[in-house]
Amino acid sequence: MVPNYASDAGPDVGGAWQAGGVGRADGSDRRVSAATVDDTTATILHVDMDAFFAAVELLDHPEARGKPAIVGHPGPRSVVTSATYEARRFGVRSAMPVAQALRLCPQAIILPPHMHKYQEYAAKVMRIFSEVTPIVEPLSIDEAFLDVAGARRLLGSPRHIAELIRARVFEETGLTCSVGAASTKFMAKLASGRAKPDGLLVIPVAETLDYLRPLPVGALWGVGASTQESLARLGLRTVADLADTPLHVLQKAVGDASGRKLHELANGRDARSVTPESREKSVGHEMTFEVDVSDQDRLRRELLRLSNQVGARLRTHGLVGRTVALKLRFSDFRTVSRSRTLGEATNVGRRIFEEVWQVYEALGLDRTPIRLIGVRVEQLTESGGDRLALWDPDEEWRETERTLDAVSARFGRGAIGPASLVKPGRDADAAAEDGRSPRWLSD
DNA sequence: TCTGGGGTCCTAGGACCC
DNA sequence: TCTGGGGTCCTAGGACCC
Repeated sequence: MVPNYASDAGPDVGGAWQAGGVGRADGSDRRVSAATVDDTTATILHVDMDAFFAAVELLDHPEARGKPAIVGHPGPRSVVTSATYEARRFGVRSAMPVAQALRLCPQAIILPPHMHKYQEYAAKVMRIFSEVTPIVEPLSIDEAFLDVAGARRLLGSPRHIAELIRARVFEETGLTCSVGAASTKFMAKLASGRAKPDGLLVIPVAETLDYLRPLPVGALWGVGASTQESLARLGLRTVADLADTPLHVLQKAVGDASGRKLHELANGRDARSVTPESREKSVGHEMTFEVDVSDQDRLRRELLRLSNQVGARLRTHGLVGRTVALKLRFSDFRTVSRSRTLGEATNVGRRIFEEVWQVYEALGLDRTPIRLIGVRVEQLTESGGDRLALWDPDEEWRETERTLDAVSARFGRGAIGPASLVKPGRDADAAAEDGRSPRWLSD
């Protein structure tokens, strides 16, 4: 049996924001867990914003509220970044090509993304979390794990803390979130997913297996289409199937590490703790061309731009990296990567560019059309040097200009020039969002 | 239907060292 | 002499997540 603790109205909090009518479209049915559930062991919360990017956009586009809306870059190759629940009802999903989404839902409103706005809202909600407990582990821009075991004496039960968070997030941002509470990270995340949208679900430790076992294997963290297929070949379709399969059989099918993890999760075990600090392990940028590119100058310019972006980000984070990686995707979607480990770590765009360009040339691709190029720097350590207080996009572009001069000197004058910095077909707003100085756009 | 951009983690093979 | 094993680093590719 699968218990369902999601029930009707929350009795103790939220009257004010509920009356605001901004939650569900009709202002009703805010789902919260029943007060009778034993939540004393459910001290890990997973908080996940509902349709985050789309929800932020709707704050500025009230006319789109209650209608299917999609956030995605304009352009022929764009995919759905986020979709409102109204759009999801038509089958629209994240990562789906926008063209396909529009076939499913022709009346959908397309909204271009504004990353800086999402970052601002994300910072607001993360601040709320950190005022509840210092043990906050962000998982992505719009979700985090919270360990609230130590906050119980001050703030009450996990369920109560979760309601507190939901109320504050809504009051202070106008956005709704869903919260899962459980005794492990994985179960908390599972719970928040089941509570969506705008809900709260507590899964007490005693109910863990009842909850898990009937679910399809795809519900487990780390089981995607490919793993699902491998498991299906063994006749393993539910979490219960996995839980009852000997470890070594699973490991043979999906590898040592994945097998072990799956077996643990399927049996309701997840020893990972909520760990606040974690340093980024790599920094990269990549871009897909609107039309495949075979022009060497164009590719060189884009690699230089990406290298400088990566270098600038490393510097603002006070990091240097020792491995530089180039990524290419061809017209047939085949993807290759080449990396090179340097003798010394760097965060200089020029240096990164020199490596990736050498690596690119070594591939001897001649004029093979390229769909995507990317630059990534790995093996990061702290630079120890002065850390830039602020990232200055103008400075980044001055550096690009300086480097272009140097490159022109080496590869021949006129091959590249400032005017060619501008990617055709982009408008001023989109370019400005990339941190690009608008003065380039008149060329 | 024709596939983004930001990442993390795992595997496997080869080099190299002891 | 013609054959071991462990550890670490590097590289390429792939699965997965949001």
